[in-house]
Amino acid sequence: MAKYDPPAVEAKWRDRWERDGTNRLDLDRAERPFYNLMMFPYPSAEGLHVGNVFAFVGSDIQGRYRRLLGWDVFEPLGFDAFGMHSENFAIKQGRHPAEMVPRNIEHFREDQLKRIGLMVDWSRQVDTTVPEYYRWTQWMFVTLLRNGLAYRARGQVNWCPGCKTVLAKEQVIDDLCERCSSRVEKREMEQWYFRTTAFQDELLDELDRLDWSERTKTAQRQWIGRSSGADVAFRIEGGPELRVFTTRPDTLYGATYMVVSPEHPVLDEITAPDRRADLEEYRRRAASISETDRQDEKREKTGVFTGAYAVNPVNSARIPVWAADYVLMGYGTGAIMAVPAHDARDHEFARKFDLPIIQVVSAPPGTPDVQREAYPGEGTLMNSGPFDGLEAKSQGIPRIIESLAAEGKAEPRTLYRLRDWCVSRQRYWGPPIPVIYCDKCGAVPVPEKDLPVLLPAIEDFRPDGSGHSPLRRHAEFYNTVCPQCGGHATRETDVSDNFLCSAWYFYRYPSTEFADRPFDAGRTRKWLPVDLYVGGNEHAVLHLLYSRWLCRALNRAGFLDFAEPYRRFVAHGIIVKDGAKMSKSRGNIVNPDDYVGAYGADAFRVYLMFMGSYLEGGDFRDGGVRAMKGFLDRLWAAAVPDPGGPPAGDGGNRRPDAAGPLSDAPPEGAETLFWLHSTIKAVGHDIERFSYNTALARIMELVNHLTRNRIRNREISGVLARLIAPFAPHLAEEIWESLGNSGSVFRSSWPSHDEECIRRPEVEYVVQINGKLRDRLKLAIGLTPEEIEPLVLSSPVVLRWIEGKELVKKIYVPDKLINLVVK
RNA sequence: GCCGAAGUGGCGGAAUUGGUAGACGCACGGGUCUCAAAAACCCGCGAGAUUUUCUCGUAUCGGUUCGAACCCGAUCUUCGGCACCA
Repeated sequence: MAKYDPPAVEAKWRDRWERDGTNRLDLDRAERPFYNLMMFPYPSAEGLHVGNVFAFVGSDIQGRYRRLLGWDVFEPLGFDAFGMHSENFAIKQGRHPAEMVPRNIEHFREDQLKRIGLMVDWSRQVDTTVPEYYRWTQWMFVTLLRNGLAYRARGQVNWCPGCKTVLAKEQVIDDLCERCSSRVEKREMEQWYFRTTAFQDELLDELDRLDWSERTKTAQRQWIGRSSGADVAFRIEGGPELRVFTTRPDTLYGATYMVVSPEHPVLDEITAPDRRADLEEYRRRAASISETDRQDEKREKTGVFTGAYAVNPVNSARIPVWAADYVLMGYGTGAIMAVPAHDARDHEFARKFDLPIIQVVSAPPGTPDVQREAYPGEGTLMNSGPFDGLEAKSQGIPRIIESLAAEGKAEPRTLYRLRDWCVSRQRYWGPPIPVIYCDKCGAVPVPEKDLPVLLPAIEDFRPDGSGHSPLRRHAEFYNTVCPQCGGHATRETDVSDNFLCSAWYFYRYPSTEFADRPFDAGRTRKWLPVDLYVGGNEHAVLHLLYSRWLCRALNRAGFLDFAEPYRRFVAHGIIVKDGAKMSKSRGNIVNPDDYVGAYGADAFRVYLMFMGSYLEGGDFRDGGVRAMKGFLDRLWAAAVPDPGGPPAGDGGNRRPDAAGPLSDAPPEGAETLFWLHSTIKAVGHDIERFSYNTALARIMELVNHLTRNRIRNREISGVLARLIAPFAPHLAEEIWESLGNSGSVFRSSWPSHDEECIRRPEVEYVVQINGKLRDRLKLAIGLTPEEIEPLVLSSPVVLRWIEGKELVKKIYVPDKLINLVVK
């Protein structure tokens, strides 16, 4: 055996795993299935990002650990290769995505992913761009359409001028395109939508029961954005009824004016002739203000009086109707009742235009007067006629709705922020939407037997901003015949959003060999839902929401017998470099290949997991990887039978007794047994709670103990190999083999620990006087307070502190601490 | 503005339930070895002081407790989500 040589060891085991099919799994024979899923990457031309490696390794550790615990772990990986990320890059490089993507995938898999030692079963790779896959993506579309969950509609859409396509609301971040950061424009267009709102309540309510990272659930809750309240009808004098949505029907008596959005059509009807000119001027100005500026809440409130008056249904008060752009046409009814006493926005508006402010909810003493500041909090109703004295929110809301509902003037209503998913993309690099338009038959889904609708190989694939996909320019694709009547028809030329490809990919992995169905029923029953899903939180309202929705849709349509795709989701953190976000412009991108090449994949893996919290993210520092190589060197030296000579260039200065033979006797010595068994226990526990940095710290402590005491023992080496195996799989295999074991260490089992060895006969008690540490005493465990007291009181240090003072209280924490309170 | 998470040495970060603050590692300092350097190994490493020991110390201020990084209240800062959403 030679010294630890990562390139040789890692190459050896890469080949061995491949040759022996170590990572392959017979899905049908597996007895304890565990589906360990990681979010699949898009194969960028830049290569694997260190953030990908961080994410994958953390997931792989779970898979490998579970395998050592005896589970049949299925750990697949694939490539999310359709979509604008790939296409935009191809455009920039002046290349064709169809030519680029397969090469990128090859490079990702062969040169990068296989190098980092993931326990991936590559025989089940999924590539979303091959017809064998997107055939079923199109099948999803058709199935949704047949089940009334997809529809085509004209409406306001988000248009990215950079990517020259529409986007879903989820893909617009602060008015910018999430892909290219162009400012997104509003356009009126006809597009395909998926009815995500059909399951909004279930998607929201089920979150409470999901074993997911809390921050992910919070993000999804806020995105769905349910708010309950009521619609209330106000009669306009000499005009129609105007309905408003409010979450605070309890404050109806405080409604002193109404506001309608400038776009609201009712304005044409109700505006007084002498106010018309002002209104039109205001509407023109409002229309010219960009969406962003309009939603900037720091902007001063503006508005015009319409000359109309409405009647407050609770007290028949006559209140003016204003038009103002702080009310949005797209939410609720586009009109509100304004309660300046209890809503900050209404308050600001009322102050500016000198409208009355009437308090209807009592505020606690010390709250500023409502004439000065709105009070949105709890309280009892006042100035509210028969409802005075009711607790506003809990009693006032239901009672006031009830009383108005009797006259048909109010009804409970719940609003959502969630919008249906706009899935059309006027782009090339995606699965064509499988629909045919016929003058006679309308929009006809492509029959299943005709799927896939192949994405034609065209050279001019660049988007042109015409509002149509580049496919539209190709008559041989565009023109077709109607599958129903056989008459002339045209194809839908838009492709579907890449998030549809990724909304179902995890059903495909266990069923890759079935060409005639998207997923096999038996396989799916056995392997799904996914047991553990690890990924980035940036997909909280994108992929994770879409895939939950699609799961529900497939469940509703009878294709799945479960409605939630992931049993458990864990969001990993983001890694930064030297405290700053990694970016090309900063020039601080970490290229994994450099570190894997210099120190080995195992050292790189171990460093990524050690540098910080996996769940919170960490800070990448250059020196760290080298330090972890040093740790692996020490572990190697402590564990293998013949750790080999000193490193090259060493002048023979190695301590001669550092590497004696391994002892074959059982491990001995209370101290060593304690370290051994407490480490086994702690490492397992830490892996389970994703606390990889502390798990590694524990292994380091054990190695330090062994090295310091020159302990070299075969059984302990076997434990070390298995403890480090999830983190540094190649090294673990090599150690395991060196100990004379045949076969992979991952065919062995996680070491068990003996509680007896962890319980020490003596324990160091902390002696505190008035809560301050004054002394430590080594005492036998399990002593009673009565037995301890004389021992403590005989300590000279303790005596000095309590001398001449009165002992008023004694606190005992068994086997841990004594606190004497003196006066 | 609302919701969520966080703030600990020179640095990355530990601290299961309120019970020894700073595990583990980096950097740094000293030493062994060497002609020398690197590597390896050993020792030290929160601050201060009147240095066998004591005082202070987990963003700031206050509280609860025998005892607080941890619980409570207020404030500041950072990050993430939502945001004129009625």
